Formats: sequence, structure tokens, C-alpha cells
Amino acid sequence: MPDSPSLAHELDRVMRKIDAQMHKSMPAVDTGRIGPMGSLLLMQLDAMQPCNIQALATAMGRDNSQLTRLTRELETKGVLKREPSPEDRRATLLSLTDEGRKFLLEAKADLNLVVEDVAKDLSTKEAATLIELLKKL
Amino acid sequence: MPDSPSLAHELDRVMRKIDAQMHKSMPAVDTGRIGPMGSLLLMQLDAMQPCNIQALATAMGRDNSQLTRLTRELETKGVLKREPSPEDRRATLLSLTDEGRKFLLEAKADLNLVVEDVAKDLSTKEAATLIELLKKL
DNA sequence: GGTAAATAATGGACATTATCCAATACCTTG
DNA sequence: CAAGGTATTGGATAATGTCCATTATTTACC
Repeated sequence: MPDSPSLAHELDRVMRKIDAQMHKSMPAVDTGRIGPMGSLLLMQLDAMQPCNIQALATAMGRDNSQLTRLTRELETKGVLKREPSPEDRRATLLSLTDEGRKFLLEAKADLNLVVEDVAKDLSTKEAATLIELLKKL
Repeated sequence: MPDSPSLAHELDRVMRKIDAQMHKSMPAVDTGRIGPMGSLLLMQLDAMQPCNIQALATAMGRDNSQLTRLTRELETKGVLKREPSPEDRRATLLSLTDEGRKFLLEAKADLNLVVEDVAKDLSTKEAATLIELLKKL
């Protein structure tokens, strides 16, 4: 490990950059006021649905109760469905609705533009390497 | 750009991971209650002091007023100094105090442990590559 | 089978961080 | 000096994160 703090530092910097850009471009897409956190949640859910809150919280590194509240709000906004799991009646099973999928398509397209702009100084190969390295963490 | 959203996604995931780990190990170091954001600020300031709030906010991608408040709080905790700039009397010049430098040493050592653990599956070369790629963004 | 420990979700309370905007004091240029 | 730009501050509010206790199940073990 050559310079550990700078890794954290650079990660934070890049995240903030993407975040700031998204903040400007999101409002046009996010008519339902899903929010940045809601969008992240939907993307994660898209990758692992159907799943329960616990699994989603673990995957996202967030607190359970936070996701309980957020998923309930997103349910009222119609982008996801919450139903008691038939297998484990403690658990709440989450899945995307059609409207949720529709929102995701637009949001991802939007995120694409931002990330492509942020990563415009990277070659295709470098970008792939970056993603791969991050995945190993 | 092969898969833009996944870049943002992976970045978020890794950040959260480091964040969560720091949350557990910080309290032992952070006796003065500097906080995660305060630590980030001090690290950034360390790299560019002396500088004004504006420059720091830009570098960190944060809001001006947020940093105004945070730096004032950190000043009362003795880790940094705020003084009107002699060159531009609108500006507030920030610099680390001895106590701030002392805290930074400990905090960085602590962050080192966390990041090294998170990045333990990366070779030295890979880690260097990762940092380099991030810096290009 | 029945009790004890583990797990999933929730709700309350609070802390931290972020965003936006208006106001103030100062600087700079013409 | 006047006009317009810049740095900082303060107020208000929103979004996100943390911690802890409680309830309803499930699972493990005797």
C-alpha cells in the first residue's frame, strides 16, 4: 500500500464530483422526487431483486432502519413494491414496479452522461481497469 | 466507457465501506470530536494551507457556508486557525495549528489501517494504478 | 416439543451533513 | 467615487446517517 490516505481522499473527491454533477442534472429526470439516495437504492435493487431489506442494506452499506423508511417512501411513490416474504414472515420482500424500471432507465442514462463526462480523460481500457480494481475492494 | 453507472456504483460502495470502518475505529482517536468531515477537511487543508475557505470548499466539492461553520467549530477545538487575510480582507485565511497537525498524524495512521484492510486484496502495483486512475478523474 | 438465542423489520430520538438564499463587508475596475 | 464582483457569514430547511429498544418470527439445541 503506497499511500493509503490518498486513496480515501481521491475516492471522496471523485464521488463528490459525480454527486455535484448529478445534483444539477437530476431534477430534470427526477420528477417524482425519488432523490439521489432513492436512485441508488433502485439501482441496487435492480441488481438483486427480489430481496429483503436486510440484504439490500448490507449490499449498500447502510443502516436497516434507514432503508425501512426509504423503501416505504419509495413505495408510496410507486417505484417499488413491498410485500411480506412467504418464506420468512419476518422479512419484507422488495421488487421494482414497472414505474420503477421506467425511472431507472432515465436515471441511468442521466448518470451515464455525468460519469462519462467525469471520466472523459480515461481510455476505455483504463475505465474498465478502474471498475475492475474497485470491484476487488 | 464500458459501464458508466457501475463506476458510480462501485465508488459509492467502496466509500461506504471505508466510511463504516472508520466509524468504528475513529472514536478511539477522535477524542476532540473532530468528526469524519472535520478530519477530511484537515487533510485537505494540510495539503493546501494556508488557503481561504473558498479554495478549500472548491477543492472538497462542498458548499461554502458549510465550511464556514465547520472551520469555526474546528477553530474552537483548537485544530486550526482562522485569520483575516492581509492581502484580501474579505477572505479568511486558514492554517493548521500544532494540535491540528498532531491530530492529523493519528487520524492518518488510523485511516491507513482501515484502507489497507479494505484494499488488502490489491497488490501494491494495483493500488498504485487505482490511485493514479482516480487522480485522472 | 419447548425454551433460548439469533434474525428481520420497525419506530423513536438525535446527530451530522448538505443545499439554497439573502445579507454584509470588502475588493477592483473604470 | 460608483458599479459590479467576490468572500464570507447566517438563517432556514432538507437529506442522510447512527444508535437503540421493541416486536415478530425463525432457528438451534436440549
